[in-house]
This record gives sequence, structure tokens and C-alpha cells, in this order.
Amino acid sequence: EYLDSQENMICTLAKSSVERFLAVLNEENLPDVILMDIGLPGMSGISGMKLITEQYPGISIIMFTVYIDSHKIFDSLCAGASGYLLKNTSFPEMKQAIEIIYAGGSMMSPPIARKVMEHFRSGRKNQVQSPLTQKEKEIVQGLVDGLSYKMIADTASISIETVRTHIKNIYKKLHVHCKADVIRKSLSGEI
Amino acid sequence: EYLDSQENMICTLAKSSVERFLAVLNEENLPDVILMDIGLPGMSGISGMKLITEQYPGISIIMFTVYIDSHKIFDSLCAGASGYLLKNTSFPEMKQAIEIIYAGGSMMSPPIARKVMEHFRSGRKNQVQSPLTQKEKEIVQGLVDGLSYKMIADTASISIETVRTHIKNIYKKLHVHCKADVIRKSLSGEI
DNA sequence: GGATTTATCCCACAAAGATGGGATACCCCG
DNA sequence: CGGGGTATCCCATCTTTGTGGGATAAATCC
Repeated sequence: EYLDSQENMICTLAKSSVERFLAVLNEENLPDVILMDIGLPGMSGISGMKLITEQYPGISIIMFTVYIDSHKIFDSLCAGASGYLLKNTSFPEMKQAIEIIYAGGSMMSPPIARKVMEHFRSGRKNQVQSPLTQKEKEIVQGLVDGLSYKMIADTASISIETVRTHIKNIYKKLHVHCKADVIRKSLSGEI
Repeated sequence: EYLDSQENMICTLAKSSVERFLAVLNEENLPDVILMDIGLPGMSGISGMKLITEQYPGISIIMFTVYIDSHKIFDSLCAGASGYLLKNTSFPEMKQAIEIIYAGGSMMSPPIARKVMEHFRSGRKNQVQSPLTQKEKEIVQGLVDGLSYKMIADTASISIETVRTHIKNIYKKLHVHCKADVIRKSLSGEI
């Protein structure tokens, strides 16, 4: 009712399961955006989404659920959800989400976005206690960023000789003998 | 100025590079949230974020940039960004993002969220067509493995001069000017 | 059949990096 | 108070890299 009362949107269909929704869906009443629950009787919202996006690629689907379960979130995203809202989302936020998705954007509730980011973050290696000092790490980052000794010296406002000394110490600590090794170790999370 | 004028937040520091920021950062002026540019002079914002979050895990960092580049987005997320805003974000949205991040949430601009969702959808399959030949890739792998030109030449049973020629061509194709760039590109999947 | 790409090699010079030494100053720990 | 670690600087030397040339043979493309 809230959405239907908005000026720029109408609610064409509201069904209690994927099966009932599919039963009445046809070329005449295709929606632009679907708000899809995950915990549905019968077919799950995720399975339903796969079916619908396969048959009607033009439809954007927002998952709309109480779950903050990682598996459900990632299943949904992998299956092609355009948004993921929690059920405590307010009506105006919901309206805004639909507008964003309709405009080609995406929308996640903040807790969902956080989960997604944690997913990426967890991919990192466990932080081993680095033997390097803060200054040395700074130098390492300079190397990783492709800066020459001179550029590192300039951006850190120290002499190039100091940079060289730091790098000598870094090499000793890491037991390496060239820049390439440092970059590789850094990028692979070994530092 | 806009942020500083808000009732519930103050801007303690605003610096033009990571190096300058680190130079003045101390236990007394630690911010709760940092808005970090990616394309900075000297150390990149992503490298800077790694440094800062390591030393001050309590600080949340929002990447704030014009890039919609997938690599930068995922590098940032993997490195622990709490948010990712595009530079066309309005002031009120920025303020809201900071509030959300401060409250422990996360925030992405819709185009970023879309990229993230596309990432899940595509399942990282479509490798970009590498411009390098097989032999050149072999040389690149040698560089990534930390081998000197001479060692690469020996393991490939070719002259060091050939290695040098290959590397010249690789640099031209990748538009880079040093080994570090090649290693970085290779490890980040850009090759 | 000529043009392009690839792979191979060589020379020369300049720039950057690696490694050895040494020096001063500060801070913290025992 | 002395020693260890850190941060800063300097010198010298040698190796490695980066970049500009050039050359040849084979394969591939148009």
C-alpha cells in the first residue's frame, strides 16, 4: 500500500510464494523491480530469483529478509540480486532503494554491506606479527607503490640515504636481497 | 568545512597525502573515521589504509574516490575499508555515511555496490585478454618470482639480452617503466 | 608476397639498486 | 648507566635495470 501510493511507482503484483507469483506473471504485468522474501513457503526466494532472472533478465530483484546469514547473502548476490534489504528497513528507505535499483544502481542495508566487506576482509592472511617498524613499513609501501628511492625520500621528507639505510635493515629483517622480494612478500600478506 | 559544521562530528585533520597525515597523527588527535582518497601523490590511499588500520585498528576508513575500477574497489575492500564512496557523493550522503560507519555499519555508493554484486555474479571467470605473448608471460613470472635477468635467462636457456628485449616489449605493452609495476600488476591479476 | 609479430641476440650509456662501511642522536629497558 | 633498537645522514663501489639503438630468422596474417 505504501509503495503503491507513491507517485513514481505502482505495485502490480503481491504474492505469498514464488509459485503463485510465477503463475500469474505474464508479459503484460512484468514488474521492473521485485521485492523478494527469502524465507518463503515452497520454493526459496533465492531459487525463485534464479528462475525469474533467467527467464526475465530485465527484472531487478531486491532480497528482502530478516536473515543476516552469510550464506544466504552470498547465495543471493551470486544468483544476481540487485539489492539486499533487511526487514527493519523503513518505508522511505525501501522506496529509495527501489528508485536506486530501477536507475541501475544497487542497494544493501548497512549490516549487509558490512557482511560483504567482512567477507573480503576475511580473505586476508592472518596478520603475522611484522618484524618491521612503522617507518620501515612506510618504506615498504613506497616500494610496493612503485616509487624509486628518491621518490620515497621526497614524499617522506627524508634523505635518500636514510631510505637506503632503512631498506638495508628491511632486507636483513626479511632475509631478502631485492625489491621484488619485498613487493611480493608485502602483496601476499607476509609482511 | 561542511563536516566540521555538523553538530555530531568534527574534522580533526585534513591532509593532502598519507605521508603528511601520518606525520601529524598522534594519540591525541586520532579520528574515528578517515575519508581517504585513492589517487594520492606518493603513497596510494590503499597502501596508506593498510598502514593506518594496522597501527590503529580502531579507525574506520572510507575510501573516497573517482575510480570505479574493480581492482581498486576489491583491493580496498580486502584491505579493510569500511566504506567506498564516489566523489559525486553529496555532502548529506557523506555525513550519513560517516554516521553509519561510526555506528559500526558499512556504506557503499550504489555504483560500487553494483560492482561488488557483479563480482559475485560473474564468479571471477572472464579473464581479461592479456596483451602478452606466452614467452613474455614466462618472463613476467620470472620477475614476479624475484629472479634477476640473468637467472631468468638461465632458467629459460636464452641470452640475457633476449630477456632484456622481452622486458622492453613487456614494458611498452603494459605502459610501465619498472619491474615493481609489472610485479604489482601481475599479482593483482591485471595481467 | 610483403607486412607484422615473435623470438632471438648484441652494444652502449644512464639510472637505479644492493652492499659494505661509518657517524650521530634519541629513547627505552634493565 | 650502558646496550639495543630506531631514525637520521654520508661515502664508496659494484651490480642490476632501464632505454636507446640495431640485427636476424621464423611464423603468421592479409
